[in-house]
Amino acid sequence: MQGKRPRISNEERSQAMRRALLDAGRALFVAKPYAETSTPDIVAAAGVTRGALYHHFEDKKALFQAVVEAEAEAVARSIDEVSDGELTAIGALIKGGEAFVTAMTKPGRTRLLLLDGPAVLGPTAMRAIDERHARKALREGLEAAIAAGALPALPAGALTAQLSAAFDAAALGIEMGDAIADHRAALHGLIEGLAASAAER
Amino acid sequence: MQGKRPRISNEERSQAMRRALLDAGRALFVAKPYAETSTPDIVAAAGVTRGALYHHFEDKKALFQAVVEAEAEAVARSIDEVSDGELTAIGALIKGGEAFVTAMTKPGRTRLLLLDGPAVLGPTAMRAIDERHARKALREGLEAAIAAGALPALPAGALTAQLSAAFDAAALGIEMGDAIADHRAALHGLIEGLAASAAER
DNA sequence: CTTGCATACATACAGCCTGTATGTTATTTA
DNA sequence: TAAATAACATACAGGCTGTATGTATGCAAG
Repeated sequence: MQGKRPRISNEERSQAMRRALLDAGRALFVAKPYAETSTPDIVAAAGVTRGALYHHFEDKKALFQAVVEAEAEAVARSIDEVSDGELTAIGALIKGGEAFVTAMTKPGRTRLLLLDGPAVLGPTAMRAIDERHARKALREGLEAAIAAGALPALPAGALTAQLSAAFDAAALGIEMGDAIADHRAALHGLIEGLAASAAER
Repeated sequence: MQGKRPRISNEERSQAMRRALLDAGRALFVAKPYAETSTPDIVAAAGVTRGALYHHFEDKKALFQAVVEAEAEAVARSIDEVSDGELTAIGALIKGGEAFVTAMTKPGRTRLLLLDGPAVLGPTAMRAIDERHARKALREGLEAAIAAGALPALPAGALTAQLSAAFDAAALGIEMGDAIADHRAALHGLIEGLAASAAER
């Protein structure tokens, strides 16, 4: 009956702790707004003390940022999974957009990525995170479509920002109870409208 | 040398105090994120004590909401000023959109209406506020354009949400240093694309 | 006009939360 | 195996929010 600890390496221990904190953090950050989520609650959920948290992260915001970054990466992965093997540039955009909206239906993602993320981390930091993930996919899709002549030659950066925001709004609206079909139709309308503009010549 | 107070009515006193709190609140909520703005600082800026604040507002969030509501109303007024006397439905949309983006360049508006507002008040409350102001103008413009056949018959609610978000993204991007011309071009592209879709028949 | 009440605010207090400083135990390194 | 360091726990200081209580001024009735 002696309590033998398994003699684990520091590296493993740290990684496990970090993971536990990230998991607990995500669970609580999606359940309540950032401001109402306390570090005592987070570490209690992880079964440790605040000492562990402040050992692994500079402050509460740094933990939150790590959670957000992981979530953004997961969303981007969902998009990449469907993006390959699409015939037309426009088709790829539509398909990717729908994958994004679907991925955002996972509980908590709108709060993390669209509400608390921008407010807590700031728009610049949040854009930088997004630029490494979902937004990057959108930008590349738009640039490819423009290069192929399927979309008009609009400034890619601004168009990415605006269309990305439109996708975000669709995801948020759906979570708020809007009809999915309506948002899908509106997104199609926006993209096909651009395509029609390009076709007009 | 007697300190004669001017014997002011309660009604006037209250209104003046409320205004002072709103002004001080706006000044500080704009300078720093909501969470970093303390009620002691706000009342100090107004030259009063926290007792006055909690007499006029249920809590810090209620003061913030009042500030946000006033700001949203001011933005909507800027749009309405230019909206009348426009020839085509599409022209009115473009004109209104540009008025919105211009109005949003007033310092602090993006933080109040696009960052802290949604996070602090929640997306539902924020949409309700917006629906009474700028978003209402956009929705009416879209519905008019659809009715006139200038835009395709897409679901107006979803399209309003998405285009509204695109306008927001333009305003935010410009504040972050994006080229104004790029965002204007992209907005034009989106709206004219829809128009081209409708014209296609 | 004055007496009593309600309104408008100020002051005081309790509880919580964040970040840091310090202490302890386990692991790595020499 | 002894010293050094990493990983975490405990303890503390300061600040902030919301409430409870206190005070003075406007107001309405008699």
